[in-house]
Amino acid sequence: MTKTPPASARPVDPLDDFLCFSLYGAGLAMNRIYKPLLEPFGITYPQYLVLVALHARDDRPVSDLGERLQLESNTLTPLLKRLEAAGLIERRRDSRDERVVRLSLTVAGRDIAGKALDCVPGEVLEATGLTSAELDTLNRSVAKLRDSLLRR
Amino acid sequence: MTKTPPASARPVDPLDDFLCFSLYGAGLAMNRIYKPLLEPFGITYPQYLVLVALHARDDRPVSDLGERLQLESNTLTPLLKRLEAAGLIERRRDSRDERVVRLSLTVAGRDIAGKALDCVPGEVLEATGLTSAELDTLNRSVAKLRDSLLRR
DNA sequence: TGCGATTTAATCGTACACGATATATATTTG
DNA sequence: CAAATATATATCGTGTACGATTAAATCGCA
Repeated sequence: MTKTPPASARPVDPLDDFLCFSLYGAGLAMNRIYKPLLEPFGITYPQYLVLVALHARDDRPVSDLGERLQLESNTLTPLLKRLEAAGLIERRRDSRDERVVRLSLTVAGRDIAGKALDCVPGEVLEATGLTSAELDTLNRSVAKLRDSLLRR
Repeated sequence: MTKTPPASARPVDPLDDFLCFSLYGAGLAMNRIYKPLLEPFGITYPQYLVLVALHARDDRPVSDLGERLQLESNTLTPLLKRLEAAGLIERRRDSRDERVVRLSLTVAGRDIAGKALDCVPGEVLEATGLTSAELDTLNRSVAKLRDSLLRR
């Protein structure tokens, strides 16, 4: 008979073996990095994503943006209304198909998007402590995982 | 004068180069995988994390759990109250320090945690489309990133 | 042509996250 | 010992996420 090893007297916490848990924590941590960086622009992280997406391609339907961000109208509509109220985007019904709402950046929105893109990504890269190459590799792995999960 | 190349007439969407964006999307996708797996147990993903954490180490203060999950009382208190209302955990003031609320699993909570741990992680692994070794490697990278970000 | 099916947003209710603040208890210190 | 300070939760307001449903416009096809 041997003494119970104290370190394994209780089941080992499996959380550290869960990829979902590291992803969850990394997402929370990333959000905390972004918050003070975006605060000067008066936008949240999901709002930043919307501005970046519209900066790349303007005059898009809500459904297009939703496909890009993997979000639906129940999430996007209130978010987009806040961006509109802040004067950063415009929402207009498509005259050819009145079901569709087309989104475009205002001048102020384009300005914010440009300024944010000038400084924020660099500061985030710095916060990750990774080289650009390391970040790129990890990005590809995580994107591949995301796509696998979405395919289910 | 040359024609503007159509493919680069507009700025390339930088979202795909953002690690934050793949992490964000992977987090959303992971949550969507978990939702139907946890639905039979009547719990959400953060609630599942709490049960797993308590399954590994019971009778913990809220602050301990918060440190483990990187969440504070403003998030945890309502979540814990819901778990208590569902009969899965107990919340008791520590008699030696009345500021502290200690958390423990009920029998029902331990049962749910055990049953979920029996089947959910395997189904999630399957959904990732990764081998255990690949998942482990990615998990380490993401956890390292998370810790780097938290250290700021 | 007309009418049921489909598509697109919006709405509603619930559950996280989190900054700011409040409350109660414990500790420190003068 | 009492007042000041620190600590542990809780509360409140705002902003995502998302399932379920609704409303309006369009499409498809008899």
